[in-house]
Amino acid sequence: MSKGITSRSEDYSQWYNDLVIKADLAEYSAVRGCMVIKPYGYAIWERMQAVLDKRFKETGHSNAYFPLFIPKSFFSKEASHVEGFATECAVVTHYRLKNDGNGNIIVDEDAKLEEELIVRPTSETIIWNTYRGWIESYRDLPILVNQWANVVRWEMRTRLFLRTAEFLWQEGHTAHATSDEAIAEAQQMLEVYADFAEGTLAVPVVRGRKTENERFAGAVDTLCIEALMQDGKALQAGTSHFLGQNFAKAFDVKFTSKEGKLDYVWATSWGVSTRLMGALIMAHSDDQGLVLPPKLAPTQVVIVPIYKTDEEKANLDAYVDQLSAALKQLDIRVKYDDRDTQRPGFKFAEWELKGVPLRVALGSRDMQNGTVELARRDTQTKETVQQAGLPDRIAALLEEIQDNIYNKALTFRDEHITEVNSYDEFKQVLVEKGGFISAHWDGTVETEKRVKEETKATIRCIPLDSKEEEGVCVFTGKPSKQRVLFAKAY
RNA sequence: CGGGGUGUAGCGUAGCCCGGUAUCGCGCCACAUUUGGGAUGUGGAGGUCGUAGGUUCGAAUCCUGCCACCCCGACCA
Repeated sequence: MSKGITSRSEDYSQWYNDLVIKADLAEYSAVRGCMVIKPYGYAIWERMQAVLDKRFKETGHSNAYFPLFIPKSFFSKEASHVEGFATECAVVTHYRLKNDGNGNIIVDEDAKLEEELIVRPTSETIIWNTYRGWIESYRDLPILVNQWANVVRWEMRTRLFLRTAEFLWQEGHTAHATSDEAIAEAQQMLEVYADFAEGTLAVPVVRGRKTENERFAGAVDTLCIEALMQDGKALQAGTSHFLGQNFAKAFDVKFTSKEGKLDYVWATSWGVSTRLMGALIMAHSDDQGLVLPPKLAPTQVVIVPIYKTDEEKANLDAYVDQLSAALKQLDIRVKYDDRDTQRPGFKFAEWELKGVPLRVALGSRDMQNGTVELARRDTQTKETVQQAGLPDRIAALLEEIQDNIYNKALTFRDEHITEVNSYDEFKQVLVEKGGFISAHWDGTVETEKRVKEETKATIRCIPLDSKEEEGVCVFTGKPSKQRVLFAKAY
């Protein structure tokens, strides 16, 4: 491993790539556009899964699993859905290979599938086809199911974690007896996501609603959380859709109500993906590497021993055993890095690169003085403290670090929401400052598309807390009742 | 699919114009000295120069085809 990573200010993309690879999170694989998530990166993803999964269970959901392959005909049943995904699907056409006689393995043309199978880009269709058989009465509702899975979207251009041909995610798919209940579910899950992003990932998000143009293919309403990255670009971090009766109608899923009336069921779907890894990285990291918020970090505290002789090491071991046990009592995830193949300085740099929130270093000098050295990843500061009362001190410090990381990101985000009132101002802010631009918009798809063509900025969302305000569209001058957030986005 | 570029050790590269079997750094292995911020020294291992063909006594180098990857567009919930 070579020293250091590219500076953020020099070349943001290069910095991001360097960081992902050198922090041992992921790398590109032999398959175009596909990513290998390495053990350290996967450990972080597992932490995300654990926290989210707990919340899903707490809100009444269960996990299930549906097939990877979806018959092609399922897709065409919901018109806007097929249109939204058709251009990026992997298709299975054959089920067998053969030897061509010259030692080459080729596709056996005799083994052509009668109906092609689509590798799922999302599972609404196969799930709603399944739900038809599960639902007859209002007594069968609601169905509150989530699945952890991989999906494939054949993107032209990929970036580690942010846009890969295959990615990991969770997708919730719920069925309800009433429209109101489904809408409440979509809102509830958006709040679960927002709370997770802010409380666990320490990434502040804007809760909002997508415009018609940016809406999920097949949805009536798409809610989203939008985060801001350190280069001033926005990142959609999660979506929650109210699907109305669109999929129920497409897959003929009806139920008999309490009143004995036959009606189509109401649906939602919601998902977050390994893209959150990208959000996490780009929201907090610096030129020394990853910065992980303590609530998420697989390892919250790393202990590095400094010693010359075996006796010294044994002495340190005895103390670290005690300290580790005390920290584990407080549910702190601690790692003792006593590898004898690397020197302390190397370990310091390595754990900083990997974003461990807090480092404890101790050697014989400390043992004599009854102290340890504490080094914070977020502020890059060090202090020597007494061993007495250390576990509680560390617990408090981890909370302080969590808050500090969040507040830093929040300050940055808030400083990068700029209100503009003219198109010239809009373009100037976009180029010179970046971030979210809060501006009036006339509400038409056409205006939105023209702004995108001219500036590459899109409407990220109509914030849910946006207040009514009379104004005029910065592009057309037509009347507008509220501001929306524009930004360049990943 | 358009426009540009690059393929040489695990990674990053020099050599290519002007043909003679490959340079340097990081990493890796061994030993020694080291260990409170990415150690140092000495020795060592590792290469069908993307691939197929052509020219030549001789090709990483010149010519042709192919392949792969990267960047800029188009595309992207």
